[in-house]
Amino acid sequence: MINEVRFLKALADENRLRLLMLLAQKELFVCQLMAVTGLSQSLVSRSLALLEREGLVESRRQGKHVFYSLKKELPDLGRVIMKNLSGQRGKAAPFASDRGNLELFCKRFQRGSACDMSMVQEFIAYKNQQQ
Amino acid sequence: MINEVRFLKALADENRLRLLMLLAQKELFVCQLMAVTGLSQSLVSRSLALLEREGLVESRRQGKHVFYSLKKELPDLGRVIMKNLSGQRGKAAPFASDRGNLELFCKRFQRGSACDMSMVQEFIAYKNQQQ
DNA sequence: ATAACATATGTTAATATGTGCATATGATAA
DNA sequence: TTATCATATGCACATATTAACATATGTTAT
Repeated sequence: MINEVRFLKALADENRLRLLMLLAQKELFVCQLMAVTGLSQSLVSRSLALLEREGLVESRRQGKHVFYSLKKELPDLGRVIMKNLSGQRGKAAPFASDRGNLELFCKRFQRGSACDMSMVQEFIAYKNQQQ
Repeated sequence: MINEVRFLKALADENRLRLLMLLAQKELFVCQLMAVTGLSQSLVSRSLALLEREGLVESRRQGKHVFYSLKKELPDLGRVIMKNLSGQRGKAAPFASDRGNLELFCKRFQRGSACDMSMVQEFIAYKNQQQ
């Protein structure tokens, strides 16, 4: 399969796009992505691994945690697509609410770099209870 | 599924990309696309139908034939992707040889708008024989 | 060393996608 | 009307993708 197709396939999934759009905001832990999106641990981990293989994100360990971020040197194709999605499109569902939840999460747990599973659980429960 | 994902999925396929890149050159009949790409009739037809549903191509009948072309008012996302692919990328496999075959086909059968299945068969046989 | 925690991955099941074959449809020609 | 041609589509099947559950791995704390 040609590279461009593999690359486009990586982007052609709602969950992976949500993760990418969040990472376009800032570097994030896996557990933060779980809390904000409500996706399962294995799904988030696998999705990030796939995006990393395709050169869309990069990762670095920090103790027990792993930080993921949008790759600095995105392939041209990725750059133009992300730019396009970040425009008007980024202000609508599901990206807008993800971004809102990210802000909320950061406010609620300000102790900087920490992130544990109890926080994830608590935040997801809190969100469910809201609506 | 959100629109952008459906749209990206439509593009995330080698055969559909090949058809799109050919249509970026000029308006073409289904049978011309068959001859140039070597893809089956049903595959070409189905692929074009899918691309049309996603707003990437448009069609018009002309007698027994159907002309397909890149949609004039491509969604922004489609425009930036096609532009990107048409650059350096368009000069490599499999797009380059498709374009070469398109030129060859047009030279070989200059009688303008005609295109019948015997021409398709003849051209495919001719290509196979070449290498 | 052991335990606890965050992340990754093997396995599996459900669903979606790609594609051929046969057939239907729509158009022209005889 | 009937035959013929170009294209579209129903059906079927192989393959690919998504995503959960259980388990492994790598890291820190005790």
